[in-house]
Parts: sequence; structure tokens; C-alpha cells
Amino acid sequence: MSSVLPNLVNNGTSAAGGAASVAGASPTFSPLYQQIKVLITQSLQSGEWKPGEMIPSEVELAGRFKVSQGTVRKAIDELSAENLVVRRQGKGTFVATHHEERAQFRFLRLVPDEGEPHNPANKIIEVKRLRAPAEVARTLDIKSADSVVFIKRVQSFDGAPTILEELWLPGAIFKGLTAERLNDYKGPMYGLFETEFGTRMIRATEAIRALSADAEAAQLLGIAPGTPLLSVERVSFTYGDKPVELRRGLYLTAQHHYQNELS
Amino acid sequence: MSSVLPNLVNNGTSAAGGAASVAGASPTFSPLYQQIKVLITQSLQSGEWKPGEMIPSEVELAGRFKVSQGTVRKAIDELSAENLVVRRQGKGTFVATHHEERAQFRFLRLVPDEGEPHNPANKIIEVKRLRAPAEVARTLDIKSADSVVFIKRVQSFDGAPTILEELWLPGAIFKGLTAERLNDYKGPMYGLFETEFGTRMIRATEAIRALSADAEAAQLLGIAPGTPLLSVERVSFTYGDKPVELRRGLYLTAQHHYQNELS
DNA sequence: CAGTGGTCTAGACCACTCC
DNA sequence: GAGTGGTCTAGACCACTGG
Repeated sequence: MSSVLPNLVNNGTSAAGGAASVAGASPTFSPLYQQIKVLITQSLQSGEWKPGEMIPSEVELAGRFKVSQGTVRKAIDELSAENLVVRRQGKGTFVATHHEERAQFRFLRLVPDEGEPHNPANKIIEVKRLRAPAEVARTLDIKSADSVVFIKRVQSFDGAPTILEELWLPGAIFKGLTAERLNDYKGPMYGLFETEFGTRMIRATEAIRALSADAEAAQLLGIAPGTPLLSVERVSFTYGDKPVELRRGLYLTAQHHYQNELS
Repeated sequence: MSSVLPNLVNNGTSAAGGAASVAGASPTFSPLYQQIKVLITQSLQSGEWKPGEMIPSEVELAGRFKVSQGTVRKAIDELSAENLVVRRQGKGTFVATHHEERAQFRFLRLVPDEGEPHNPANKIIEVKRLRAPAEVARTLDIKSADSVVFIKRVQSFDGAPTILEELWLPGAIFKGLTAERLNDYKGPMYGLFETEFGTRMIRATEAIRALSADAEAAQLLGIAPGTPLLSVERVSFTYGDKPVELRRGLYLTAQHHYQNELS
């Protein structure tokens, strides 16, 4: 089943046999492998291949798209670099998923000053629905009238409350999300989002500041008011660079630090 | 001048003509392009090609190493991804340098909450030489008896003091470094290190925490004691993952934030 | 125009995984 | 052994830069 074969335009070369191309005008130039990358991404986004599943082999994709294996390979190379897929030699190429050790620490950068990460635990403080506040609506690119799911939770490590987080999610996407489901679910929250709501977080931006704990934060984290905290404001994006999460975290950095690599 | 041709071991393949290989036992397996990557990196490290200069073309390197252009290309691809070199289509491949707009913001992640980055200014508070404190020695992988250069400075944006930084550098490498040279130098500090001391920062790790301004920080940054500050502890590495800088920064995040991308 | 990096092909063989 | 990703080659042509 190769369904509809889109119009690939080869503005590259062709050693011998010409590559596929229904051709015509090509208003926008881009390498073949980029076009193929887009096609594969669309299949990922549409759920044709689900997180954790294997995508077709390079040879098969090459046949389907009527290009050489090397060209497919280069497309997948980039998808792999963007963490959309994971290659496993001898096995195949798999759709990336948040249900993995690997992917966990891509989004949780707070690590203990010494020792290994340890016994995380979540306590859901509050889950409710409300109309998107102006700033949230702007960030999530929705209307102010639209509903959003608001979540407040405290994350502990080894029993010590360490992170106080507030999340805003588009209500349209996260319809059946309740405190119960959040509590019942084992594993990372993004795993829940991915399997239960079909929304995979691809990348995120964070803005970090230092501020003093207010009364509520102090109470929930079990610290003195005024204690310095790391404020981490995250906007997460899914396919197509669509923002689907706003998250404000307050990190207690007495025994932990936010780890970052500059390269 | 191809000087000494090292022993390349091809554990890959060879469609027709065999690639170079004095061969023999190969205790450690690695792809040809990785071996070539190492060779190129050594040339970069040794200063055979200096920052900003063009390295030999892919075709020439392929000839020198007796491999195909595609293999050299893959090696350079990775070096480019690691920001060791910069490719410019039609021109050539150049040794990366800190004297560029491009490279500036790789290591300065503090950006204004709104508007563009603006009029940075440095004030050197202190430069002195001392024996490496235990922790500094450990971090920089030198002996406690060894001398280190200590620098304290304040960075302002649009006239507002924003960053208070303390740096420790191995005295052996930064011999003639004085407050004068730091003050006289136009452009990024890492540019100075690169051209004057032959030490290029390749990558760095940062540990971020929140803390309260002490009396000294408050005075130098013109804020009230107790104001929350971002503490950014950076260790920078040069070729061979050798640590060559320890830097502790206190960032005022009233009008700025530390920006990070999770991908 | 020549020279550079960038794309693409076709085919071969290697390394790894699983049956 | 069959199937997968990973490496390598040889050669062609494109896109871009600069003289």
C-alpha cells in the first residue's frame, strides 16, 4: 500500500536513472532528502506509525519514494538527530517515545548535586478547567475563550518536596484529563500525554530566573518564605512547532542543580 | 606536504579499490570516517589550521588520506555539528572562531526579557594569581600547588550591572594575562583566549542554582542584599575534553532570563 | 570560469539482531 | 541465514562564491 505518491521534485542530480518527479514548476527548492523528511514527519504526525513502533526499513522507504537508500538515509539521519526517531542497528528505526529511560532526562534537567537521580514521586495538588488567561492563550496560540486544563503538582525526590509546578494545557486536546488519571498513571507525564492524548512533545524552550518563595510555594515545598528558587518557564511544542504546553516550575536548588550543556 | 600518513584501518568495506591501510592488528574498531575525524581534530588542536582559516578542501583531504570524498565529508559533517568547523558553500570549510556573531550566544545564554541584546560592557574588578584552591584544582585537573589566574568582573547591559563573574584559569596556559589586556581587548573574552593564548573553548557544562545576593554581590550589582540571583557555575573544555576554565557567575534576572532549548 | 561544498545514485560489504 | 542499520566507494551533477 503506497497510497498517493506525492510530487517529489529532484533539484539535485541523478547519476543514472532519474529520480521520481512529476515535476512541473518548482516554486520552492529543497533537496530531495528534505522533501522525504517532510513526508516521513507527516506519517509520524498522522499516527501512521505509533510511538515505539518500527517504521519501514530504509530499503522499503527508498522503494516507496523511488529514491536511493542513501537519500532516505540522510532524511532519517536528521529525524534521528531531532529525536523524532531512534535507530537501532540490526533491528530497525523506531518512532521515539517518552516511555524510555533515554528520553526522561531530556526534559528534566534538575539533578542531584551528588548521587544518582532517585525515587521521584508526584502529588497532584489541583486539576481544574478554566478559560485561558490572556498570557496563556497567547503562548498556546489559542483564543481567550477557549478552555485550558490547569494542573498544580509537587514533585518529590527521596521524599523531599523539590519542584512545584503549574501547567496549562489546551482543553481541546486534553479532554478527559483528570487528577485521577494523573495519579494512577505510572511513568512520565509526557508518556501519558503521548499514549492517552496522542500528543507528543517534540521540543521545548525554557526561560530561567531566580526568585523568592512566596507563602504558598514555601508551604508546599516545606521551606521558609523568601528562600531563593529557580523559576523555570517552559513552552513545549509538538509536530509543526505547535505549542501545546505552558509550564511554570519552581525548583528548590538546595540539594539539586539545573544541568546544562553548552556545545 | 602530506607529512606522515598514519595507519588507517578500514573496517568498513571497499566497493572497488581498497582504501588506505597499513593494517595489521586492529585492537580498536572504528569506522574510517571516525579515524579521519580524529586526524583532522589533531590538526585543529596543533594549530596547523588556525581559527578563521580555511582547511583543505574535501577533495584534497580525500586524496591526502586516500579515501573517498564521501568519507571525508562524513567526518567533517560531525566536526561541523560539534562546532569545531564551519562550512560555507562555495567557499570552503573554516576553523570555527569565537570572533563571530554566530558563536557569541552559544556561551552567553542570558537574554533580555524583551528586545534585542544590547551594549554589553565589562568592568574588571580584580585580576590576581594564586595557588589553586582544592576545589578549583580538582575541577581544572591540576595540582593544588599550581598557580591559577583569578578574575573578577562585572558585566553590564545598557549600563545596568547584571552579571558578576569570578573566573579561574590555569596559570600555565594564561601566562601574560593582565587586567590591562582584558580591558583593552575588544570583543568576546573567549576570542582573546583563542588568539592570545592559543586556547579555544569547545564546549562547557553549567550547573544552575538560585541563591540570595550577599553583601558584596549586592554592592557590585547595585541591588539589595538578599535579592535572588541565578548562580551559574561553568566548566569549559578545550580539545581533548581538557578543562581550562572554571567560572562562577551571578546573574541578575530582573530584566533578563537564562534561555535554554530542550530538543 | 574554476573551485568549493551539497546532493544523489548504484552497488558492495560489514556489524548487529533475531530466528 | 535473512533482515536491519552502518560504512565506503566512484562518479555525476547542482548550487554557490569569487576572480
